[in-house]
Amino acid sequence: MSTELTVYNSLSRQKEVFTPLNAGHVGLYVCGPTVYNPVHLGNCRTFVSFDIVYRYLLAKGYKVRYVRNITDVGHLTDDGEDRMSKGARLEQLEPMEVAQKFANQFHDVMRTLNALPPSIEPRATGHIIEQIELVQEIINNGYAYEVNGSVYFDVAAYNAANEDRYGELSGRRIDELLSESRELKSQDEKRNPSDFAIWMKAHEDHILRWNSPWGEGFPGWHLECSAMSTKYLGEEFDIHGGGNDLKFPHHENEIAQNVGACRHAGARYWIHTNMLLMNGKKMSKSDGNTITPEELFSGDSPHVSEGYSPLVVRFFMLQSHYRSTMDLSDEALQAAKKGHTRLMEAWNILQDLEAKGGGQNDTVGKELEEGLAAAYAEMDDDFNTPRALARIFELVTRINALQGGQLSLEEVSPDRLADFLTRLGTLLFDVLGLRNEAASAGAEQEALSNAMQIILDLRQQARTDKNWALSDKLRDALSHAGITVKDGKDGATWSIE
RNA sequence: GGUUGGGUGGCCGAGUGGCUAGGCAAAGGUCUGCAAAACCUUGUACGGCGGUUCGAAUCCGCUCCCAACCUCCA
Repeated sequence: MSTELTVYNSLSRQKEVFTPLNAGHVGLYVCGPTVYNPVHLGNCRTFVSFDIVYRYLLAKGYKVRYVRNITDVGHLTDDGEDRMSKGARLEQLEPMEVAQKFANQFHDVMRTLNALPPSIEPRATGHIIEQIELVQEIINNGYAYEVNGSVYFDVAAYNAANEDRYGELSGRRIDELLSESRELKSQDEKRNPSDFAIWMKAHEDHILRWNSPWGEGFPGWHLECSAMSTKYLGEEFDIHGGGNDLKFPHHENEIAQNVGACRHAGARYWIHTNMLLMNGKKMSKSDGNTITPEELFSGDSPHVSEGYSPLVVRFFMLQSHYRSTMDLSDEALQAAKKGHTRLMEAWNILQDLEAKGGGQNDTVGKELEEGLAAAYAEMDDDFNTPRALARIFELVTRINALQGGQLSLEEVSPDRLADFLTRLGTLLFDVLGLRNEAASAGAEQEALSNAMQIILDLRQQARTDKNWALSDKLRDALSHAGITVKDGKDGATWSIE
């Protein structure tokens, strides 16, 4: 059983059946971070969301080219300072050192969260020539003008020639934007307030600068994504993603640049992720309502009672839909941690189940198969990970019941169970990107496992002798050592807290 | 002020015009030497006010609140 993948397209504001431009292939572009400071946890959520998109498309059998850029020039602060230069000034480093440092840190965090690396990770500074060429094309087409060494995109001219399409993504109306004719600093060169710089003249103290037909300068913030998506995915491609906060002006301007340069809007499907909140409010450094990924993992923060495994954090993120805001709190993380443990333990239990059914005796096996198909169907519905997890937890209950004897293994055929095991594993680990941490065995793990078996055998002997004092002592001591013993029908099992 | 998206049970979080989301927590039961785990059962929910409808938490209007972005003010 297979359903069609539907995707919520920000452009149309509704779910659409996903049909790639070239059958079997998907071009996916995601706006990556501006690497001037440590990666924000909210960014992590966005990139985990797109990791799911990427993984699920792969699981559907598509050949995916996943491009996620690194912005290392042109993104200015409110004061007009380049974010990279600001980072360099604060850290007393060369701007490219800053970019490298925080790109490395970003990669470390994403790897820890078990996110797959993109196929191509281009940098804005590595594509200055492409960006200059793009500016030139836009000028040639009459949608940009040069003033004193800077080049501005002419939104009014663009709109006049393109049926007022500026604002199609964000819902903003150009006349509203135009009427807000308040003059901002260094905007006096613009013909209209809604015009935006695609190339900026570099002043004497500006470090990041390149030669161009318009003098020494640097590319505007939105330009790099237009240039790089076009270069690696073509003038028209399938999916463009990014955080909700980038919808305007960043993505709106990107579309305008693409259309302005080559008449194609770039992406056919736009996917936007929603924001991560903490304790019901936005994360903000100024009022202390913030936590870094590292602090979350280590527990070194007043906002959490303990450190959380990155895989628990990932699981936590998957419990909400990518288009909803998600509220991070210690209580919610505690719940996620327990749910994650329950899920992984069920997976471990499943490995040891022996199906004894066959022929007509396969009712439970059928239920397992149907439940799993339902979970996959939820993924087809706009990558609905929380619903997929809900279906999976219903399967967890069945797996536990099979082990506990409430459901009979006589009602599961071996073939069905083997298939179920494979497909569930694919969903959990390949698609959702979870990882069974306890099972990542090495020689030490092997030795520990053997030693535990010896201890459990001794304890079993004590229990057989009704020596409760000794058996409880062993259990308590192990508990203090971080190992939980659980007595079952077929002997005891153990797990690390 | 504008644009967009939200307000769901103790917490998190799906969803939908009538059919149990799920996780965590809580209560009762089964199992167990005890405990834990597991399994079974259970509960007050859809911000407020109107309207449409046989029926709305789900559609419409108004209002309050939250978030992102833009803008304004400072």
